[in-house]
Amino acid sequence: MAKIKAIANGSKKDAIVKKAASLFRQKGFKASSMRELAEKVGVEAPSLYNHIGGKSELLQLICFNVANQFTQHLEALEETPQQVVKKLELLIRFHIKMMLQCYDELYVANHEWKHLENPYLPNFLSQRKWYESRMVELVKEGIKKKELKNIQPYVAVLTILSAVRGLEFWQRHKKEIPADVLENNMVNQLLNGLIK
Amino acid sequence: MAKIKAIANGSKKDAIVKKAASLFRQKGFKASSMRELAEKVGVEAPSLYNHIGGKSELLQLICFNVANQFTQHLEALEETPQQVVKKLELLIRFHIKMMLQCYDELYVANHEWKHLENPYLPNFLSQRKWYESRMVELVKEGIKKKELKNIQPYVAVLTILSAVRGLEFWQRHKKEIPADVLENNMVNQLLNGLIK
DNA sequence: AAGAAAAACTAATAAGCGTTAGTTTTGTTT
DNA sequence: AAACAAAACTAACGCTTATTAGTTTTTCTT
Repeated sequence: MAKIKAIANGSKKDAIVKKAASLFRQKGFKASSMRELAEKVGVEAPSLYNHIGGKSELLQLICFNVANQFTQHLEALEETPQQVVKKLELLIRFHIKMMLQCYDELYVANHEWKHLENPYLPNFLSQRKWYESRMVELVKEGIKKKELKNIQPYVAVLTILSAVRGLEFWQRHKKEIPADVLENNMVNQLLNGLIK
Repeated sequence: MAKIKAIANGSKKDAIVKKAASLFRQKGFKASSMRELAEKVGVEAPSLYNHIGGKSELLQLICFNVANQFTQHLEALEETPQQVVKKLELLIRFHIKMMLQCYDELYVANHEWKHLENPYLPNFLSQRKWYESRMVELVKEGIKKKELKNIQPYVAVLTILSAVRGLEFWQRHKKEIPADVLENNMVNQLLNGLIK
């Protein structure tokens, strides 16, 4: 019947993964069926297996692609010779940018990683843990250098990560609140606070 | 075989709902089977249907019990004659308290509401929307009264709600960071900011 | 144009799902 | 003790699932 269209700058496999991310976000991984995915792709379900290994591989590709992008960004950021506060600002802005560019993938990585199989699940979790712990070190450095208040570093990291993660909700209000306004408000609130 | 033990101050049905919340949190709603739930309860799967209507009813009970508690708390809070900043502080502390008292239920309500059926899904969403909009009004009031900076109210609400929602992650670190330390740090960061 | 490889199809399988029917056991009331 | 209700059980149904096997069509290469 129909044929799978390769995505711009990508293989047919990439096109399937992209559709999978969209489907998994809408319905959740377990509630998404390969038949449903096939329909979105415009093909019968078994035809997908000419391009991909299986359902679980799709989830792996989505989750680790996201995780690797964040890991890379943080590694690069650590190398730069900037103030801690500036680094935190850039980090927040990167999260917002990612949320704009690959909302589906980010959402799936954040919500559906539970359904990764071994050894991917523990690998994913340890990558997240690494990211967290690097941020904690960053905040500790900021406290040491008197850039930041003397707060619990882990609580600060938790708050920042949770807040940027919650940007999912903002997708609905994209039109009312432009990205740059959001960025500036969020950076200000998290770093400068809310009280006058 | 075994019998279902009623929970303290609750029916057998309540006991099943509690176990369901724990299971749904660990595995997700769709990935949880009634046979698995039955095993946790200590009974064969069909026996559950002597006490509950079905799988979807369990999700409804969990989600709306949580939603109603938050709704009630906010309604009561609005009546009190306090400063806006104080109200926001109490709101954050309430979220932390809830996270301690009913982690499973809160997690399920936050992550699995997608799988609610009609008309429960739209009802749940509108209840959440109401909560959000009341908070926005609260922040607007705070800005008007010069208690808060002149930020986008919705962004502030988004940030607060996301941050408290992210308390899920903190469950793992409960022992290292006591609840009251977390509360104070979080309130301070969200309201006063991070920068010295 | 011929042959090969890629990618679509149809049909089918085995497993797991929520749930129902019907029966037996348990516990309570008279 | 007899009768009744509550709650457990076994067996099974109908449906959906991811995936495989085998076949046909399409596309690319020579």
